[in-house]
Amino acid sequence: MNSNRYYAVVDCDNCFASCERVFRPDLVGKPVVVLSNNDGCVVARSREAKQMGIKAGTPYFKLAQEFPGRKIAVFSSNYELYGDLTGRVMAIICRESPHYLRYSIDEAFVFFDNTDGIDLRQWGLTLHSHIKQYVGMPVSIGIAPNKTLAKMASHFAKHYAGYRHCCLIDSDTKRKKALSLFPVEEVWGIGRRHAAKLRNMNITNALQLAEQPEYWIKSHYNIVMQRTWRELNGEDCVPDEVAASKKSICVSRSFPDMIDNIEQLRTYVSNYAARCAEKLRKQSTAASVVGVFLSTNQFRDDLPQYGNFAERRMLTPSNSTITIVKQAMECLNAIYKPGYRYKKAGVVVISMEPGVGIQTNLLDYNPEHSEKLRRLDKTIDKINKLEGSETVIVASQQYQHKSADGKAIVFADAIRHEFRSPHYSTRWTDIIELH
DNA sequence: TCTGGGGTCCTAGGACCC
DNA sequence: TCTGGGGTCCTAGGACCC
Repeated sequence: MNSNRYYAVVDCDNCFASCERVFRPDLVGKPVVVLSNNDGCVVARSREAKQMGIKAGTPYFKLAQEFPGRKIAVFSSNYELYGDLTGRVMAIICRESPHYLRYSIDEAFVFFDNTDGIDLRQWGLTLHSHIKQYVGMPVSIGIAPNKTLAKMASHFAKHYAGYRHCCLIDSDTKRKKALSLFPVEEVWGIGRRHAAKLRNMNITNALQLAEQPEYWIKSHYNIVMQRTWRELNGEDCVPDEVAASKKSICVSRSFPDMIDNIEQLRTYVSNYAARCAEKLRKQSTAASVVGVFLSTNQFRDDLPQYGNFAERRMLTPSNSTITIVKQAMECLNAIYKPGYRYKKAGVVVISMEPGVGIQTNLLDYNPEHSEKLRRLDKTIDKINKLEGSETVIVASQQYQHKSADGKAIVFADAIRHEFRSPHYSTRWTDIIELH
């Protein structure tokens, strides 16, 4: 372990719950949970909520049953807020790091190719205090000669106050000590299945795993596990992820209610397809295959179940909202069966190519039309960015029908979010006023 | 009444080709 | 009685991550 290359993991503590607390300091020290889309189940918990025994994935309706009389602050997800605050965290990391890669919404890797003259622990302590000061987000920082050990170090930074939010593993002694205290299921790259198998063989901490002979790992597991094993032993071998554009994009949601008519399904699926097209344009790619899946409510044993998937291949790859929505509608028509009550649908786009200089097909080539669509999408994106998403949509994204008393009801892509906090930092109307 | 969403990589087996 | 062998591509399923 005398490597000169080091990695730091910077991880927001209980990210979504912490975001909610930034503008609600009265909730510091209290149990806070954040719910998934449609207020379905718990996806994030503050430390206090975890200590109470609230499990990730607990359906919201069970919360009151399982914790009667307990005060729990509940929030619907507010991705606009989380995206903005974590973006600010990333901006500070970027400013104070030689080279970094955002790994997820709440996490980044920092790469040190040469640590000569750098006091790594001091660097981490400073970064932590800056993020706390400028954004109000608590983070944990783990630093080690490879990513697996850095992730482990960040756990220690998070759970032991003595580290003051930054844990550095820079010697074999520290590495082994940490491994021996670290449950095997917490190791990065070891999921539920592998952990259960290891526990059955009486391997319960990371040190026991690291001390198995390599041939044993190879014979019982795969190459991924072998890399993890090597990293636990101090080698640096998990490849750096390149920030490549996505190979597939998927937008899917459960509906707030069950749906039994195709008109309403069209509205939802159009919205998901339009989101896919936007995402494609954002990363400058185009897709040649559009797919749609549809399913009934799998939790309702008492109802007939049905699910299906269909896809369409286009002659020319596209990222135009109109084209993608049109393809998705054809897929939906192909799999929709009347007589079922549907609960979930999704749109996926695959087989992507760079969006500029798209390979056109001789049979499908209509440069004038393509250029029109391209300009249209560009304009729509611009307006929606300025005026708020979904200011301009295609007609099928909205569904109008008459209620019993003859009033017109306009139905768009509804998501339940009963407990959503304001968009404090991204909308003028939601800005906090001080008196 | 109410049960999330979006990705990646690896492997084994089948189809197909020469 | 006795099956060729080697390569590629695609797909489905499993496992993992956040």
